[in-house]
Order: sequence, then C-alpha cells, then structure tokens
Amino acid sequence: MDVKTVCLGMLDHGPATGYDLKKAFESSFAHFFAAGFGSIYPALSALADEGLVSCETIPQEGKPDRKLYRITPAGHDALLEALDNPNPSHKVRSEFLATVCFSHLMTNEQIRTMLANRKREIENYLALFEELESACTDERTPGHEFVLGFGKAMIKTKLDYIDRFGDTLLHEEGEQGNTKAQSATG
Amino acid sequence: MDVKTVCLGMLDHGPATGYDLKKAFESSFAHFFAAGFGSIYPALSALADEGLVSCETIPQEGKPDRKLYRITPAGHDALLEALDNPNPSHKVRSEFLATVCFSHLMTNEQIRTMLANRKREIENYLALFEELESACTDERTPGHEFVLGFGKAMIKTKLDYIDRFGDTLLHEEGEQGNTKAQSATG
DNA sequence: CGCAACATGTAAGCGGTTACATGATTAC
DNA sequence: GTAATCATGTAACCGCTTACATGTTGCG
Repeated sequence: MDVKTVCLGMLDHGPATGYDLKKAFESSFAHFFAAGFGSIYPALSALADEGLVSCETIPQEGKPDRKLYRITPAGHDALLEALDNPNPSHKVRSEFLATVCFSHLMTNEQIRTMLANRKREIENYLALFEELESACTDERTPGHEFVLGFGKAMIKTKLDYIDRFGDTLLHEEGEQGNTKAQSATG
Repeated sequence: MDVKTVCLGMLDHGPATGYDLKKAFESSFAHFFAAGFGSIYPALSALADEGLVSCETIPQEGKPDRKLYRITPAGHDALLEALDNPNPSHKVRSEFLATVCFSHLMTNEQIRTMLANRKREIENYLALFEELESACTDERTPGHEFVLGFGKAMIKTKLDYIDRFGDTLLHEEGEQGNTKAQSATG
C-alpha cells in the first residue's frame, strides 16, 4: 500500500483535486501516513495513465487549472484488490527513541529540551484529533472512527509514559553528559 | 539520524561486527528502527572511510573474515554532535491503519483476518520484550529501559484497543463487502 | 536431509523527500 | 507588508529494501 493506493481510496469517497487530498493527508491521515505534493501529484498522474481515475480539468484565472479526479470502475476494482492484503504493515521509525537509547551521552538540558519538544508535538496531534472529532461527525466511516480513536489512545499512552518516566533519563550533575572536555578525554 | 548514526551509537557501547549489529537491530531496536544487512554493511564501510570507526579483520576458515569495528575518538565526537538534535523525529507509516480507513470496502472475513494477523504480530513483540527484559538486566542503560517500557506500553495500548473496538469495523451480512458482484455493479 | 546460525558484501530499483518554479487573492 | 490559501507540477537526490552471490558448521 503506497501513496497511490491511499489516493485511490480517498477518491473512492468522492472526487477531489491533488490539493484536496493533501489536506486529507495532513488531517485524518497525518498520524500514520504522511505524503507531500511531490508524492501526490505524480501518484494521480500515474493513476490516470492506468485508467484507474479520470480527470476533469476546470479552468481558473490567476491559478493553475483545477484537476478534479474521479475514481473509475476499474479503479474501484483495483482498490478492492489492494485491500485484499491479510497482512498490512505497521512501521515505526523513531529518531526520538534511538536518541533516547544514547541519552547517557547527552546533557540533562539536551534531554529535557528533547522531551519537551516531543511532548509539544504529541500535544499538537491531540489538538488535531479534537478538531477532527468535532468536524463532520456525520458521514464518517467506522474505519475513520477506529483510526482516530487508535491515534488518541496511542498519544495518550505516549504522553503519560514520558510524564512518568522521562526523569529516569536524567543523571546526577557531573556524572555524564555531552561536553567538549568529556569527548576530548573519552 | 540514519542507520549510520545508530551503528555509531551501538559501537560506542563496545566493538562489534556488522552481524552483531544486525542482531541488535532485530532485538532491542526492532520496534522503532529496522535495518537490514543492505543498510548496515555499507554504513560501516562509510563510517570507516570517514575515520569514525576503525576495523580489525579477524581471519576465519570456511566463513568470510570477521570485521570487528571499534568507535574512534572522532567517531565519539561525531556521535555527540548527531545527538545534539533538539527535535528528533518519530514517524509512523501504517498500511494497517490506512487499510482500516477503507475497511467498509472489505468483507467481514477479510477484516477479521487482518485484525488477527495484526494482533499476532503485536504479540510477537510482547514475547520479544519479555525475552529482552529477562536477558542481561545488568549493564542496561536508563535509555534502553525507557525504550523497552515505551514499547511495551504502546503495544499494550494497541492490543487493548483492537480487542475493544475491532468489532466496530464489522458490518451486517450483505450490507457491504468486497465482492465481485458489488464491484461490477458499483 | 534440511534448516538455522555464522559472516560479508554488491547492485539495481523503488518510493518518498526536498527544493525549485509560478502567481493571484484574501485576511491580519 | 506579510503570511496563508489556493493550485499544479518537475527533477534531483537520498536512503532503504530486495535480490543476488558464496560457503561452512552444527543441530534436529
């Protein structure tokens, strides 16, 4: 399942432009499937080439023409086929946790800053989720409901864990830390 | 923070071969930073080229010579510098959650299978964590302790969420689903 | 008899990120 | 005045995955 397939799935819900899809990637999909314009536009072109979507060009003045994409019957079939994967992946790549593994080489200040920044980012997601929850309560599929709840449960656990155990990463003054003196003697 | 940097951090803990590092990536780092031989060996070569690690070749019979890598003072400095990032990323890419978003297009059987498989994968992590916890309780840094606990908290939340809300994805018989008849009429 | 563990590497390819290119309108 | 929104696209690059290539030892 790549960006192309997710675009196809989004279009199954209704016609949209690349710009519209970007907004979906930034809101309801943000916490588990990021994609930028550099992925989305080529994906839509490729889908159109394969006949899985059709494209209606809507002229505009002062802006590039809008390109409204619509899923085709062939596209819908392709989507069902892509969805027929019994083992979809769930991958995490965390510089944060990797950094934490080596936090004994950092100063307490570096650690505190890093934890605070991570918390801030998590709280941004929380705000996003609450916004999503209030918007368009109708016409939300059980899938979206599930994913939203899943995201919320995850970030609550993360926030709670950092609050409880963040301090265990700190060390006694002078005991450790990333200092020039240390690195020179080390 | 790429594979190279993580290798450097692992080597700061003690000399190791590429094969050894692979085992670390498969155990304590598995849940947040995957890497295969195709990334690790080139990373070690590059680190050696840059003088951040040294390499001792240990002849063997019947197998390729072991190459034992050791971090250099320059490598340690480079590690500290890489660790001085106030905002390390934490990225999730989940085909699973994307699929769930479109689960109204799947049959109940497909959904059940997918959920069961995900649960199985999560339980494998749980087993891995318990194994890690029992092994080498000494010489584990606070960082590793934190990351292990973080991983456990995450998967417990995931498992619990799927158990509680997995059923909400299922639909009435005949209501929905990925059938040929449907896709032909759709 | 086959599989897992040990041990290293290369090369093609893929998919996504980032930066670049353009430009009007509207809200603060 | 300056930022955000609207709106599309290309091209270089980067880093990781996958497949290939090779071969022994030991366990069940």
